[in-house]
Amino acid sequence: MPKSTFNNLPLEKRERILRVAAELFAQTGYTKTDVALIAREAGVAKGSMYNYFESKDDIYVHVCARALEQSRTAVYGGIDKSWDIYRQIDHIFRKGSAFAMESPEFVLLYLNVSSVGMERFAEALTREVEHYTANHLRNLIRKGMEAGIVRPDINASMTAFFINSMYIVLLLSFVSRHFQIRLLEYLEIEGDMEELDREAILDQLVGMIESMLKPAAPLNDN
Amino acid sequence: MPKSTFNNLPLEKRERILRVAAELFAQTGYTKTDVALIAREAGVAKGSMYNYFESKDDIYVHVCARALEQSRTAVYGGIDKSWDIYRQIDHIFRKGSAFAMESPEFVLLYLNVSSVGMERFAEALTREVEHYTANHLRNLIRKGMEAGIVRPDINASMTAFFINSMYIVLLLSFVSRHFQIRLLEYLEIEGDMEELDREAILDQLVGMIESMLKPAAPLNDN
Amino acid sequence: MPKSTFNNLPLEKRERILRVAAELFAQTGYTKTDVALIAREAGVAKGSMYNYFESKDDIYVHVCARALEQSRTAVYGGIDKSWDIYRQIDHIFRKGSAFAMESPEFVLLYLNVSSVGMERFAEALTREVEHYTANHLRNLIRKGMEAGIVRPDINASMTAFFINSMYIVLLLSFVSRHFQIRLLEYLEIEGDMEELDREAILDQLVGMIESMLKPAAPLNDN
Amino acid sequence: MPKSTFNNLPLEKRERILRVAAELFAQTGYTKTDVALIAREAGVAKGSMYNYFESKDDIYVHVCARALEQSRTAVYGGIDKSWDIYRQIDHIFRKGSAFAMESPEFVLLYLNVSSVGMERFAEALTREVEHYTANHLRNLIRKGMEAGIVRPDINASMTAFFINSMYIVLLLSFVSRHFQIRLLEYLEIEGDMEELDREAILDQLVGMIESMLKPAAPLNDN
DNA sequence: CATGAATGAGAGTTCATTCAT
DNA sequence: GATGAATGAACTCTCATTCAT
Repeated sequence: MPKSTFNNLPLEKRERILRVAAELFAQTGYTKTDVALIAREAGVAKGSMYNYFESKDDIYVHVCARALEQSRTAVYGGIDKSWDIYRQIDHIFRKGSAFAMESPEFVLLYLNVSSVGMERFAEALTREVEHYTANHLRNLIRKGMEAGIVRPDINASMTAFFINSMYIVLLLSFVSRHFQIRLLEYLEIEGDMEELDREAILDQLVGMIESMLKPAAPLNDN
Repeated sequence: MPKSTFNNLPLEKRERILRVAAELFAQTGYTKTDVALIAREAGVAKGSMYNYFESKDDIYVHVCARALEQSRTAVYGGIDKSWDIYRQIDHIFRKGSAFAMESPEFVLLYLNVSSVGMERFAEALTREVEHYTANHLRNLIRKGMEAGIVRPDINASMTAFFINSMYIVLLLSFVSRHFQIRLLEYLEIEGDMEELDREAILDQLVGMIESMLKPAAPLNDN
Repeated sequence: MPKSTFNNLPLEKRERILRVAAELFAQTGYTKTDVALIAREAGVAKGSMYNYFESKDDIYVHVCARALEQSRTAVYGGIDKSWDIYRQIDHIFRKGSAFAMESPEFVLLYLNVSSVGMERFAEALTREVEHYTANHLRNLIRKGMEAGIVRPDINASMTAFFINSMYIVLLLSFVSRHFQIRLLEYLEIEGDMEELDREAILDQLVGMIESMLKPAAPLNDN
Repeated sequence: MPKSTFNNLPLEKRERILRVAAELFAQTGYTKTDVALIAREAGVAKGSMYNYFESKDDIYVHVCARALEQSRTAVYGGIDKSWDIYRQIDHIFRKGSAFAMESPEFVLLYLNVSSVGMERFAEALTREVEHYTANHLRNLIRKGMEAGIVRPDINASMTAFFINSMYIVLLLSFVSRHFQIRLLEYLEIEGDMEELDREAILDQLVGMIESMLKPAAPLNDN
């Protein structure tokens, strides 16, 4: 959606603009982010932003589309298709968490896209992002069922929804102040995030999901 | 946090102002909501809003605190403490869903409070809301363990976090456009929300949570 | 079309704003006139202008509607209905010229309304202004015909159009630079407007119109 | 006034640029016309426009000078100098009307040049255009007087001014929305321009001018 | 205490013009 | 000479907050 002018820019400049925009949108939200500030921090003139994009909306859509795409690649890119569902889910949660810690702005952009007042972007942005992960998880579950390593009596769609919902809330809990406080409250931690044992949380969450998926141990194997 | 003048107002007027403000904040988000519009729609003078509250922030905090409080009462108020964890969870999810359908603005306010740019409200609002539900769920789980109806090998805090996370995502899926689209994508529904069978979703989600909590069937019952 | 706020303003302030706006629109045209400048010169805040009017368009429409109305009153207000057509036309041309010299901005606003790019104002402004004068002149001519002091073989509508067209061009020739230069060119005057004998021009123009209207002298009066 | 580079351009390109510029200036007015759009629609680079012309003003002056020149040629070019004043005036009004219908943008440019805010162009543009027609009409009238076919008691300059004023208003009434509405109002037409009988209007106007010019019928010819 | 007019710091967007390639 | 990206001043309109009545 950016103008062709933008795509002709040197890669470095393009990246700089998108990075600055992503950071500002992630930190201050869409409405409070000033196009002039994006321009200034990216070292270009305000007017140039409008050579590159149609409007502030256009900047936002592009920044978010790219951020969501990159988030997916960062997490799903390292998956080996031959891995079974448990190894893949473990990878997704751990890689996702690591990505959230390194690049919190990408997760915050997801949060921002889903906020009140951002509905006009939902059609353009949400469907594509969610489509991929929904399919991926659903298929993993179905294949697991066929392979006999996932309980056959669960609903694949709902279970995929369940797993991804936990994934989202987990990542938000690492980067959004509200979800951080909420997590601390649930874990009865008096201090702040630095006292959090992310690995332990991951172990437990992934464990819970596994125990939800795994068939009951055969009763008659003794 | 509102000024004393606000509390001296007739109840009806107070309610009207808060209701209008809640609706507008929920529909348009904090930044795009105009104090003048709240005043106009509530039938009071713009200046009066500043007799009642310190600032727009102050209005927002009060509106949200009350909305979150009311949401909790609506859902948790009807619980009989003698019910076991399964009945209580069933009640919470079903009552919560019904409440979200009736008063979507309250759920949207929760979404709004947790958004990017609202961090300054998190300390004041988040902790209190989450504290109650975190405690409630954690205790339910612990009591269930003691009563032998909940698996003893799970972590009560994390499981409470898990359950409430699903609860939040479920409610958001009914009221926020982004989460609606996401749900439709996960359930492979081509149309829109009207084709959704909320009851079926609830049955399955609650079922999945139950199966996560319930101890494995005794091995020696044959 | 201004907001009620504007009408509640003290008369003096209202007049000041409209006068300043009229002057600026008349001097610089719609597009180049800056709302902030109108505000500053009228001694009010920029934001206040938007308390008084919906938009710059709204300011313009109101300013012009009022200016056109006042122009009409200034010229047609002094007419005694018992006067015959010749006396009325003489009065209109002379009074109009005097008004144009005193308040050139009003005539310039008429020119501005009729300019390229102002079409969206034409429906709202043009019809009403022209309706009055068209009717007035047409009726004058018809009554003159009945009274036998106007040639019966002319078309009243076209003649009214003819007379008013001359009136407009005459007034513009006194206030618009382009029409001034044009007039000087037609009158073969080397210098500038100060060498113009407005009275002589009026005498001749009115004379020409009279001779166009008057029935031919009776052939048999010898 | 354009730079020499412009004159070195292939004729076709030169014409294309001027035509596009004329159309845009005529449609949107000077201020709202975007140099970039002229360039794009003419198929040249924005920067090239500044190789050809000094400034936007320079483009405008050249476009208008040419348009006014062409208008004159279109109308006056077909005149046979041996025709008497009545035939020439008839030709001018009819040819001018036809030209206005075919190429309304030229008439609109005249309107635009005479608008508020365009004063800085008046010296450069107005004098030359008006000089020609003023001379032409004045001479026609004087020759007509000498030939005894025009009343000797009228002022040639003022009469020329009179005739040309009617000509201008007539043409504007065919192409400018404001003057269209005005004409409809004068002719008491409820609908829009398509219901206008241009030929009838021309017949009447030309007739009125003729009757203004023609000497009274000799009293003693019986 | 209620009112609503006044304020002015922005914020998004446009566009004439320059200039490096 | 041709190109089109870069620039930043200018302009319209918004809105939280103040304050006189």
